Amino acid sequence: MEWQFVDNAPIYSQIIQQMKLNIASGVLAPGERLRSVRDMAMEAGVNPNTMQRALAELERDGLVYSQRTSGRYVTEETSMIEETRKTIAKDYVKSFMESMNRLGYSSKEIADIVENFEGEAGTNGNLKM
Amino acid sequence: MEWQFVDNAPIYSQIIQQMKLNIASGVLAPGERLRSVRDMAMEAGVNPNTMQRALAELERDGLVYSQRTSGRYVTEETSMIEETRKTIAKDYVKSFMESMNRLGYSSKEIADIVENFEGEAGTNGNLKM
Amino acid sequence: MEWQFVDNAPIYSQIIQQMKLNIASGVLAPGERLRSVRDMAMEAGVNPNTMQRALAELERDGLVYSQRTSGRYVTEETSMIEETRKTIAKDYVKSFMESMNRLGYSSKEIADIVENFEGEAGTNGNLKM
Amino acid sequence: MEWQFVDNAPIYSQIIQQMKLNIASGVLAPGERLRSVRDMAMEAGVNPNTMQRALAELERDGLVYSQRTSGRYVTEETSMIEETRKTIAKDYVKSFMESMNRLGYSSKEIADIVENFEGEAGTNGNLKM
DNA sequence: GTGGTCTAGACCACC
DNA sequence: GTGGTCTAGACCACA
Repeated sequence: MEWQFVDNAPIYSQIIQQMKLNIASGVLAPGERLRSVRDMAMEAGVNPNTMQRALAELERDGLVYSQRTSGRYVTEETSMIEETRKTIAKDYVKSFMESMNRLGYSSKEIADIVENFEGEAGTNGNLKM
Repeated sequence: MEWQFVDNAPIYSQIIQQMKLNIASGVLAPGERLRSVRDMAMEAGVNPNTMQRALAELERDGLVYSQRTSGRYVTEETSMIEETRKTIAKDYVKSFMESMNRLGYSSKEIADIVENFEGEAGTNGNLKM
Repeated sequence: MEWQFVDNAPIYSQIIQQMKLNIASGVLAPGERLRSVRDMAMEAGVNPNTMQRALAELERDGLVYSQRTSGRYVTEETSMIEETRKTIAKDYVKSFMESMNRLGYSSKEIADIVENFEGEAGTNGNLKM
Repeated sequence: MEWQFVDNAPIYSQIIQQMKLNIASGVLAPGERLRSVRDMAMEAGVNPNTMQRALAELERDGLVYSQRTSGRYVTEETSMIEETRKTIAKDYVKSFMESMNRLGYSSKEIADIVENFEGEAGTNGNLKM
């Protein structure tokens, strides 16, 4: 797992965000065992307590669960994962629409642009706007 | 003008980005006179040289022009502004689509979601996804 | 017999309490032979002297009696057992009522709640209060 | 505020429990300002971080809220307080009923006893059981 | 001053 | 080894 922290936002909260994203997108599969707190902390270059705090919060949210002696696991309740996925997507959409609106694009125009978006193909140069 | 700088990225490039955005969105109107480099630098809390470098690059791009004696102005070539607006929008769209794809949403699904997006109205809580 | 010791309170008094409870609730039947002091001490993880002291006090109270050669037995006087049962229950009730009163429940309200208590059935979630 | 910790249970969780009780019973009034984390920690003889953790959890539960610079306050939403009160009471009732059942008292008998409970008056000696 | 975050390092229970 | 808790002490933003 790749870790990348910026400024301002608390590290533990960035960890939560990134793990949520990885779980929601399936990078971390349901039921998959996570590495130990200490390992992940070392990997991310943070204090084990910070990682522990983030994982505890994810556990409270139901996205991971821990088994006393064997480690932590991604939840197997796919409904919970699906909900997380939707929540993240909603945030993306909202933020995107606001940015586009600020640029003067109407919701109708945005819909057209998105509809005709052709992804990476053609170096994205032929996107009609 | 509000300034806000985040992480690692060079300050001057963040300044460029924000000014481009303000010009593209009309916060800075075509032909509008910019404040002096010194003033803007103070306002942004950066070194005047940094602000100077950013403005020079914007000038090279044609988004602002300077008149030796009276100061700097936002370009009046609306086609150039429009192009900037499209470029920024393209980046937004590309980044948005990639994020959504990463979350497992197909382009078709994204188009549906965007089409039915209703903005802030209704607390956005009932956005169907 | 399960042993469980908590905080500050002297171990021997906790032993007395638990044995009284077991006798009052019939876990230890009237006339039942108790295991040896040494065995019980080992089982409870306490010093034999501590267990001995507890048993001596129970004997003084009349809840157990010893026969020189064959060991200790739970009393067969059911009236004594019944009295112990009542005493423990009184303590429970008193402590319960005080806690509820402290929470602002009147004796009348408490009576209502207890009357309508339905135990574990229905996950106890719909207990009206 | 009086603090009292026993063994086994984590201190932060005991703090939470005691504060919940104090809020539910009105010892800490709605809207009342709490002492600073550092003060309460010193008062309770625990590390400020431990107290901080307990308060953060109470805040997540909505029983207290914090204002960045001025301190923490008991929630003013009495409905939330009332709910907490009911939850604690339910636990009391459940635990009480189980203990009494274990002693061989039927629910009917318990109801009778509670109904005729006369509180502290008369040294509680005349409680009919 | 307030709350909030982070680190470093310790100890515990469990198996 | 695992997760969980606790302490001690530091730093930050806010106003």
